[in-house]
Amino acid sequence: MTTQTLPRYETRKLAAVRAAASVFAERGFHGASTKLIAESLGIKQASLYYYFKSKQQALAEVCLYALEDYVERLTLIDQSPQPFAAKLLAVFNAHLAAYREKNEALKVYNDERLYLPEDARTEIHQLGSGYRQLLESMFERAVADGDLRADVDCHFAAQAVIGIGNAWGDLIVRDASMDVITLAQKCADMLMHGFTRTQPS
Amino acid sequence: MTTQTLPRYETRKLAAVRAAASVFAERGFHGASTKLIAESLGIKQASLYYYFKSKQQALAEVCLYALEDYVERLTLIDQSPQPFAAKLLAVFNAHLAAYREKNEALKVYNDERLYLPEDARTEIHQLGSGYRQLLESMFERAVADGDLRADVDCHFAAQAVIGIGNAWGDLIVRDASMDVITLAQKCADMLMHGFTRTQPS
DNA sequence: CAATGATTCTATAGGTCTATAGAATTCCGC
DNA sequence: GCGGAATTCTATAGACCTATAGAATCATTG
Repeated sequence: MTTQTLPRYETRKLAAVRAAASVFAERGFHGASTKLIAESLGIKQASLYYYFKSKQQALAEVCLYALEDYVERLTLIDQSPQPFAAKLLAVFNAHLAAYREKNEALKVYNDERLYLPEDARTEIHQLGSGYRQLLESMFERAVADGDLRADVDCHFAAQAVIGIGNAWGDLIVRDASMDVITLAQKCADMLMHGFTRTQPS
Repeated sequence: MTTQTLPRYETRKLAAVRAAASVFAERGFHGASTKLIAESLGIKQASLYYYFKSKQQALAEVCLYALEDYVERLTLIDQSPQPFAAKLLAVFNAHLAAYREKNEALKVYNDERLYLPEDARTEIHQLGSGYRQLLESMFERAVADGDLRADVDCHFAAQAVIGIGNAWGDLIVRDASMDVITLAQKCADMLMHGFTRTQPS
């Protein structure tokens, strides 16, 4: 069986991507050195080039790692038969949980993706755009169904969800004590009802 | 009069801070070189050290430049006799307008401040904290006055305002066509009333 | 127009970084 | 334990970067 060699490589490669994510997250793409990434993997600097063709490719792989499953999970939520309010809550839960799980890679995706080489940049940009568009269509359907006010700007709303999710994602990375579940509830509640005293009908 | 020499230096220094902001914003602190900053000023790399003791000090000055007037403007809004809803709108207007005016410096403050040297870091961190606390106290007063629901988490709310403002701030930088005024209205409306169909009483 | 201080210049030390080349080592089925 | 493939190593080229030192230029004032 040749199936022994592949898992070994892939395990190590995944560790390399995670190490790169960690170092990029802490010092930024340009501030990070391949030496540091290699050391955090326990190998020498040049050996890293066995796994990555270049430093920029390492960045691209970190970003892809951050986004994998991301669109899929949103699709699942979108297609589930819950009412909109529950879906929105699930979106925040998924978004914040992802930050808990892959906080370093997501931070890198958010902050460093503009340093990607052109080709990887467009590929990854499309993943991110897909996420936003899916979210936007969720809002549009909710408006059409009468779950939301008719005058809601769905593009604005989708962008706001992402913005709020990212803002809190950044914060919970530094404050491990925050409870993701209640935080997601507050976010969803804020977007649904706002802060005023009005009670939902 | 010796008053001729000072304005000259200060004009040039301000230009240096702006040039640093521009280059830091485009390439990040570590990705930016003093050579590029100097060139965008029209001088040679080493001449930059006439205005900055070090690259890190340049970063600190960019961050301070981004935040100057920031807390003051919020204080003015806070003390004005408007109802809370109008204040919140004014906060978003001020926040987004600041991004239009000093977008590069604010981007640098948001993304690169963690690379500040320790002493500047704490000083600038306090400015930012002051802004959040002032916002938080605005919310607390609104809750006490009955303008907002009693169960609003004011810490959460203040953080959300900043997060939303920054998220949109980043976006309007790349899309010059966005109208800051209507955007601010949408943000304020979202936070006050949410997206559901319920009409305010 | 000479003196003085402000501003910018050239040159460079000293360090770090990415990426390549090829040697050395480790792993694993047989 | 042998042989070939996989993995890691050493060494280094070549580039770039920050910061300092001291010379040169510019502007202003008397």
